[in-house]
Amino acid sequence: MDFYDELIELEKAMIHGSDPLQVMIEALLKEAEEPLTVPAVECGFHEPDPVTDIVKMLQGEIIDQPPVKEKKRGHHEQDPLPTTALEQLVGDEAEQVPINNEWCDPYGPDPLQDIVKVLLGETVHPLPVPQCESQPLSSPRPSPTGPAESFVDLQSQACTTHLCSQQDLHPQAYTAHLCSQQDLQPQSCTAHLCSQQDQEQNSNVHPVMFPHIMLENLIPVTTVNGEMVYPFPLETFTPAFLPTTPLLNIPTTQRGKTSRQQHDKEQPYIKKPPNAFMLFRQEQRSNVTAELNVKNCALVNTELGKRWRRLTEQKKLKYFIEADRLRHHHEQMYPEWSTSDNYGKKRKRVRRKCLTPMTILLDPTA
DNA sequence: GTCCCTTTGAAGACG
DNA sequence: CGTCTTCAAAGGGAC
Repeated sequence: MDFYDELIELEKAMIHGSDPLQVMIEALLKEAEEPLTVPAVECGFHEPDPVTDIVKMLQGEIIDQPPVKEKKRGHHEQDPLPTTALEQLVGDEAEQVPINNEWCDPYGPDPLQDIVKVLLGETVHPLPVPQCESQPLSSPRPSPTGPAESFVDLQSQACTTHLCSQQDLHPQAYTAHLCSQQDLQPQSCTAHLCSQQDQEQNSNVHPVMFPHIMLENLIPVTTVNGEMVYPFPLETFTPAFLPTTPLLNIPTTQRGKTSRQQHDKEQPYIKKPPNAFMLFRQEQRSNVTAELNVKNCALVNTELGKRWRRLTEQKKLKYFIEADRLRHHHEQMYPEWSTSDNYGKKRKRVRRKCLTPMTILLDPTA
């Protein structure tokens, strides 16, 4: 099931009153039966989760910047790191945008919204406490006061596989909630619970939210209460947003036999991660194609560009966040890669100006 | 078979 | 530092 199929299924579910979360879970389980395109051990999950950093920024915390990556040919390194567009955007939104149901997602509930609500102390889906059949944590921590109080007691339910569905809560939000109580990174926290669950329930069933994870293939990052804590791949957070084509690929223009390819044969072609607009385009292209009833990509992209510019900064935010996450993921997977590595691997071409009567009038030689 | 078109954003190159 | 160039996607059309 590809990205667009998932969207269609989710929309159908919402139209027919089904639980979208359950649909997502079923899709993930189905996806788990298919072979992985990216091995879990290569997913760069030892780094802090960028979503967590974004939430911290929303709260006004100072984020520890990762070490500056030494670029191969770059000469613009500065210390400290310059503020990125995303950071500026998030910073602005944090001051101006109230947290409400429509926040930053024009197409439906956003998991990040739940995370922000949790950390800002708002109540998220205050559903009845699920009845947990399993054992409490071996060394339970006292429940902190503040934001997490709107949630059910962690100790009574931390080891079940169905917490998220029972609470009608997105996995991200639930993970953030647990992490706020356990002082862990989301990846570590959730995988920790997975390992606990395996031990306590003596079950081989991994949580429905992480069908890709095989703990025996992971490297523990730390220990909590004497137990190994495992990371898990970033990609399991929002699989629907992953590129539809693998990052490691041969582009269309590289598929013929050329001398350049012979030279590049030893160096696998690593594609650039998509930017925010590319994610938006990927999501909306089929809609626009259907609406305009054209398949001409140039026309479709022109329309997508117009729609992108009409989007509010709030609605663009989720695309910037996802692009930032994918870029971060890409950096972990290919730390030595630079955008300039791909320079010249597509045919160099002269960018032509759009010939309109005005441009011709201004520059007849164009 | 290969390249162009068309869009935005990120990042490197360059003066 | 500001500007320019390249590349991410994608599929019809031109050559």
